[in-house]
Amino acid sequence: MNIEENLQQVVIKAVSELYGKAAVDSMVQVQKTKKEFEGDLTIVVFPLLKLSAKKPEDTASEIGEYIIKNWEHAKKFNVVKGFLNITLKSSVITELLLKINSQENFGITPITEKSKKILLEFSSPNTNKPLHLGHLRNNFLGDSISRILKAGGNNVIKVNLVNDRGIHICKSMLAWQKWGNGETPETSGLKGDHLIGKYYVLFDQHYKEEIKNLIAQGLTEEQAKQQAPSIIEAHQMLQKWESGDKETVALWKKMNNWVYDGFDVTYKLMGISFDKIYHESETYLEGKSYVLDALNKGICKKAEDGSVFVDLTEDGLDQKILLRSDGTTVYMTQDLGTAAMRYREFGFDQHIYVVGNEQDYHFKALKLVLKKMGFSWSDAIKHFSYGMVELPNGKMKSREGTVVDADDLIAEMTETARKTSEELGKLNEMSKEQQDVTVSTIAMAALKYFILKVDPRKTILFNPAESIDFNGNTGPFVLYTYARIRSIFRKLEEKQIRRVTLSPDYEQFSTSEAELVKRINDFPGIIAEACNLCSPAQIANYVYDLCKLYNQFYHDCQIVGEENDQAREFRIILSDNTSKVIAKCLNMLGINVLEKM
RNA sequence: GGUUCGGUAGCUCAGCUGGAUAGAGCAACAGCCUUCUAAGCUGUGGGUCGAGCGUUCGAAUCGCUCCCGAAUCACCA
Repeated sequence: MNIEENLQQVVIKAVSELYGKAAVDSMVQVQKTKKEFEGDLTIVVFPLLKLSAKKPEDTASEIGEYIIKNWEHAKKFNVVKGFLNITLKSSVITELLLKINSQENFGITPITEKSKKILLEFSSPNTNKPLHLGHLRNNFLGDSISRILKAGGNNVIKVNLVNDRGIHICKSMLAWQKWGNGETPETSGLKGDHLIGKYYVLFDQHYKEEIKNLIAQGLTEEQAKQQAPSIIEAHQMLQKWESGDKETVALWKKMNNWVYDGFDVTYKLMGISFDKIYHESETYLEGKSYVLDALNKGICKKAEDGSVFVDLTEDGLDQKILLRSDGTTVYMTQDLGTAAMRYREFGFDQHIYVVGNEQDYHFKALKLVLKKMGFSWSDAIKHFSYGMVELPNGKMKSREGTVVDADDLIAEMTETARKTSEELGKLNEMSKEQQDVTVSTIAMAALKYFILKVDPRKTILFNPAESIDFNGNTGPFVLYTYARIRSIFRKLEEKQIRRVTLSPDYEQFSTSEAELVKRINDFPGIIAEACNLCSPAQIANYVYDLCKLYNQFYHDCQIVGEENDQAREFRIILSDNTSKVIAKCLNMLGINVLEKM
């Protein structure tokens, strides 16, 4: 039982003894005392007034008296209106500090037999274009969630489903065949994914031109889109690919490999890896058998034109096509098959998809269809839906080249980090290698934090004209705070201060100092709390609060180095806890820590 | 039109299982580098929490109705 619950029971007992009435758990709210008031824990007495039949102040005072007499952890209390503020004995905090210091992984739940097995799908890129800012959000969220779930004691399996087939990749292939002159990543000096992306854009330009010409010749836009020579060729190529044409498949393989090489570089920069990578080309046929089976059972129906659909109208959705009239599979069919395949393989307790909110409908339908088909694990399907990243002039479109490219952005951030670091003289006395690591860590921290700190559900508006900040509520600020804390410990060693006092004694400090100390002590529970959160944004904002607090605190704090100067030593101990918490939280977010900055 | 999700300071965002005076950063202004690191700290100004009604001792938070924005309702993925 934690201390809050413990206090709650004491209050219930107090009400029963003082007023002879039984209070319910929900009537006794114990919360952390707001920082502008004295105390550690606060009880809101308003709900208890009905039982006491007295004024709020009187009720609070009486309960306060009772707590001091009957609860070992309470030191004193004060009453502000209907709020009863309890100050804890310092020994309680000492115990907590000792516990944190003695446990290497305080707050982190280890993986055991009972751990939930969670399959987490994220990233899932297409192979016809390089990654852009929208993909970064997906990757950062996915990676961060995997770490948070792991910290919560779950057995997490990270998977990536690469969309490596379809008309889009044929477009790039076709454009490359026509206008590429055998260009390769080596000859062009371009990263593989960027090279392919270039031809994807090129295809679209020609295609658009053809449509324009056809419309000028009197066709409707609809007709023009279907009859343009480029698109007809692309469809022919897709059919060739599906029938296993050797040349086409060889070209497809070659070009996809270029893309994978390019992606690998970007994943490495981001510090992201997967336990298993699926390719749609290997999974897309799997779902078809389930659909046909369901058709036999009458769960699915066949339309007049031969297409197969499932009726979801009674669940508030529409009729959903599962097989085209020509018998080929659609997105939903593939996802059905992939999910079933994964369940066979892993037997997950939960399957989370990190996918944009534009697919909310799809996942709602996926879950329903699985249920209708009788899969017992359909409830294990969860869609972690996040908002889009938009530019001032609207959505990003790869085809039209209106994207913020992931590699470019990372390079830009790294350049800014280097310039700023040099100006501040932070890179002096560092080897070239150290400099590179430092600069790239700071750049990625800025980028990751920038994305992760906002509520995943919200649309992010990114203005490329305004560069991502390195000051204020940012990744570099958090890193900076952590590095400073570590630096204090280095200094401690230098000055050979060994004896340290674990117990904070509030009496030693002026009120404002004691307040700061108390605030900082509130935070070690953050890790335990963080593990139960599934939103990196909440952790990011938590950890920012902590760092802010620390920085305020540190400005009054000095290392003097006198052996018997207990007050200063005490402050230093707080810092160590702070640094542990920050490091763990940063790790959950997927941000590397720096000892020096 | 149906469904889902958003609307909090000039800008970017926290806060939302109901609690005390709604908080940060950026931008503006005024201070602070002899201590461990100024990517920092302190202070000032800045708000009808989209609007209204309701529930409650108490509403940014819960409910209903409107207004605005986004996504989706494909034989695309």
